[in-house]
Formats: sequence, structure tokens, C-alpha cells
Amino acid sequence: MPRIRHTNFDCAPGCPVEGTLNLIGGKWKGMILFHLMSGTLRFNEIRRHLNSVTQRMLTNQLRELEADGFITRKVYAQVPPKVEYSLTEHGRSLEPIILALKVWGDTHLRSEAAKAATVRSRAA
Amino acid sequence: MPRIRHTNFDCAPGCPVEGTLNLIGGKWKGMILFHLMSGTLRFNEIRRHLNSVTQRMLTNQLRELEADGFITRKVYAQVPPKVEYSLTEHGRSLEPIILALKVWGDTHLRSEAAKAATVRSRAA
DNA sequence: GCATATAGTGTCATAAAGGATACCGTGATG
DNA sequence: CATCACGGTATCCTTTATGACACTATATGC
Repeated sequence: MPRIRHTNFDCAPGCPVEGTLNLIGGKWKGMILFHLMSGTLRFNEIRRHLNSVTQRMLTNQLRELEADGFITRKVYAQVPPKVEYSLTEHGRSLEPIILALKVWGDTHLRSEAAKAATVRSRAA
Repeated sequence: MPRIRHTNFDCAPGCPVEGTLNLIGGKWKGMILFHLMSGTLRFNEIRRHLNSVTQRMLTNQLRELEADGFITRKVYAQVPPKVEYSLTEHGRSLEPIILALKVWGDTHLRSEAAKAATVRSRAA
């Protein structure tokens, strides 16, 4: 989802939906937030949770989440470097959404085969 | 958000989040679903609710939502054509999510300026 | 000396999302 | 006859998100 650039939110009343989706719609953001809900994580810990992110993507997504005020970065002046990421209050306020997404996914995305079939038919 | 092509969902347990986001992450899908939650709508009704969708985009998004089983298309063999869109049961199951998004947006996206200021002060 | 781990950055490439524009067929309306 | 409304299609194009790959600096271990 390309980042939506509604300068003004004139498409009321749906826009809260849109705007929110916009903030958490990055390819990895949902998962990053989800994993951080369990506690503070270091860069490479997150990276290992997400099986195939590139460093650059992860950095990007983390930066955006940080810019949006959802997470904080704590840098330890060490060598080797150590950076910890954790949710802010603002980030925690997204928990209900992430949870709702997870619950829905758990309920409706079960049977990968069925889902895959759907996805593939769309791709075709 | 380019459509994610996780052939296998090996990044458990976050993937339900990812997969769900993937289904409703289209630029207009959230809003379409939101509006349809209020009841059946015709093509141009939806179009008017979304202030600036092009026909092609709306058609695309509706088709994808239909392919994913969230909405149904009911075509009336009339001239001029009449097509009605409404949520399926599957589509209705997304209501909690859409609502959560809307609630969050209403709470946290109010007065963009204020939010931006907050974010920035925190970032500073 | 060389590899490893850490948390990145920079450059380049590509696929996909989103958009602009024009067109279709029909029936009613002017 | 020209035009509009309806619900689309077909083509082409631009912007973005995502990805691959190489590179950095330093301390530790072999």
C-alpha cells in the first residue's frame, strides 16, 4: 500500500479507517508491532522473528513507526552496537487493532490451502 | 502496499496479522467495507462516498473484495445497468476490525495538527 | 590476519499499486 | 441528432514500496 497522501481528510466519515490503515499498513509493520507487544526487542531479534526482511526494509519500517510515535529506539553506546525497540503508549493503543487482526486471521485464515487457492485465483 | 506474496505463512505467530492486513490493505478497501457496513450500495453510490476514486480503482477494489468473498455483486439486467454491492457474512466478520480502526482513528487522528505536534514533541 | 556479530546506510532495480484518459452499449431525455 | 447516466473495460503511465547487494566501524574470538 503506497502511503496515502490525503492532505485533508475530506472523505469523512470513513477516513479514520483509512488513516489508521495507512499508519499500520506497511508490509511488516503489523508484525513488528505484534512482536513488540510481547516486550522490548533488539534489531536482530525482530529481524529473526520476521523470517525474510532485509535490513533496509526493517530499518525503514522501524523508522516510520518511530516517526509515527508508535515505538521508541534506545541506543546503547556500546560496541558492538545495541539498540532496543519498544512500544510507546501510543503504540500500545494499537493493541486492540492488532489483536482484532490476529483473531480474525486465526479464525478465518485457517486452512492455508483454502486461502492460498483464493489468493492464487486472484493472482491469475 | 504491494500485495504480499507469502506463499507459506512461516512467520508465525504474527502472520494472521499480516494476512488480514493484506486482505483489507488496499487503498480504498477499508472505506468501502466501512460504507457497506451501513447497507447495500450501488456502484456510483460508493463512488460518491469516496470522494476521488477513479472508476477503474473502484472496480478493481470491488473485484478483489468480491474475490476474497467479502462482498457480493448483484447485477440487475436493466438498462441502464444497476449493480448492488453488499457485505457477505464473511465480510461482516470484519466489522470488529473496521470498527477498531475507526475508533482508533477517531481517537488518535483527531486534529492532525495536534497529533503531529504531540509526535514531534515526543520525538524531540 | 580473518571471520563474526552488531545496527545500520547507500545505491540501484523491479514489481506492484494507483491514476488518467478514452471508449462501449443502451435507453431515456432534450 | 446529441447528450447523459450507468457500470464498467482497455491502455498507458507514474509513483511507491519493496528488495538485492555492497559497504561501514569496532570489538571479540580463532
